[in-house]
Amino acid sequence: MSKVSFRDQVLRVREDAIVSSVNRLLAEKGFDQMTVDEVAADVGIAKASLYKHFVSKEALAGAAMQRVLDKALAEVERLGNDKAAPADAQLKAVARWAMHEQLAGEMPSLPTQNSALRAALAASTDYVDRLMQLSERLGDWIMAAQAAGRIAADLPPELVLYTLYARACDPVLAVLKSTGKYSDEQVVELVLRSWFDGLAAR
Amino acid sequence: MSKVSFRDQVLRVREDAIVSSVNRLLAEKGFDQMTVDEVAADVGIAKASLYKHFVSKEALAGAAMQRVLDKALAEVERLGNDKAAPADAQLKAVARWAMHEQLAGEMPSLPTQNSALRAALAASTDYVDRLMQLSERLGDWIMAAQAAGRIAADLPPELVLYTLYARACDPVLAVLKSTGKYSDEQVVELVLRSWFDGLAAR
DNA sequence: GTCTATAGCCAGATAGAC
DNA sequence: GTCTATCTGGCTATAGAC
Repeated sequence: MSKVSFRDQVLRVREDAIVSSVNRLLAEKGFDQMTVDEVAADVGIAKASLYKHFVSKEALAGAAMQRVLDKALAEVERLGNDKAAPADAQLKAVARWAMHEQLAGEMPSLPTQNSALRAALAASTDYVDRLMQLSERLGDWIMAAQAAGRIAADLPPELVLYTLYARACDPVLAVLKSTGKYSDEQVVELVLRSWFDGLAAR
Repeated sequence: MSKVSFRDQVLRVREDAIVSSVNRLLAEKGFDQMTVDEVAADVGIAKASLYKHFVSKEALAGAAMQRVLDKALAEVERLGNDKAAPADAQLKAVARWAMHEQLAGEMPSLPTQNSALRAALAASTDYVDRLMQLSERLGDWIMAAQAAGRIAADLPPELVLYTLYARACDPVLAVLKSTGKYSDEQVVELVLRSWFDGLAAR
């Protein structure tokens, strides 16, 4: 009994290492440019062994995307514990977290137009469930912020939600950082401010 | 003499048709998912014939990207003729134009992380020159809008420029449109407003 | 479950006739 | 310059020994 459990744990640790590699490579090069050979080399095992854990390249990416959503849900949960914080502060906080994840090379870009990966993700109930759960939690905050007069009430909540997701993968972060003029914190705060307050002078 | 000129013109028309196909396919599927076979089939010529006009897939994409910049420069030129318009209105107008181009399937997404294409583009002086020229024109408008108190003066002009480029390829447009709740005009105006005025209630 | 070796496929690019 | 046919390399996925 304990032997089996131990083996399972070893297995889980290995699969976690695989997913971490996939996550980083996905963030760095995207799904198409990432090769399974690279993943295997990065993890330090043979390619055939990878296919014992995940049935396809899409499944590899799917596991990584799923873990990203888990992390996001955990972060939302953590932030939600502060009942006193206003909803718009919560939204800013989660956006800040996501942007720092991206700058740290931990945020795979959205599979906006890849058919194979999109289809695989849409077919994964685990993935879709998590995405819906996250969207619901964020949607609650958005509507609360509108009710409190902190976000313009005539903006569709979905617009706010989609722009939040988009900020998590915003290429502007990397471009701004590549100028070398700003620290990671400054980059995040600049984009966060332009997202929330806009460009117009107040 | 006139014969040669006529032949040149036929050649130009054909190459223009090729670039149009590439542009649309690039917007639809992105560089990696687009295949040269598809382009050939779409244009209606053999693949080998394509390679008589363009030396590589990267060159194909480069020609399309270059034409996009030419169109943008023409649009900026056109808008610039209205000397009376305030600079922030010009910026909104060019953003509006770019977003409509995207919704019409005419705007290839930026090669954010593709190495082969990025390298080819960076090596093309024609492309880089156009991009710099466009950025200069837009940069002038941005600084003018800041001087006029229409854009927050403490935002780095480069941030405004990069977010403008990012809006031209913003995936939020397609997602909002896919809900079926908004017309193209409404989608554009919503994103434009959130870009310029932000989410926060005023 | 891990490995080496390889099958099978697909896409970019080219050869060579016309 | 256009075509058909082909080469070439790289990638996903698997076979089969241990």
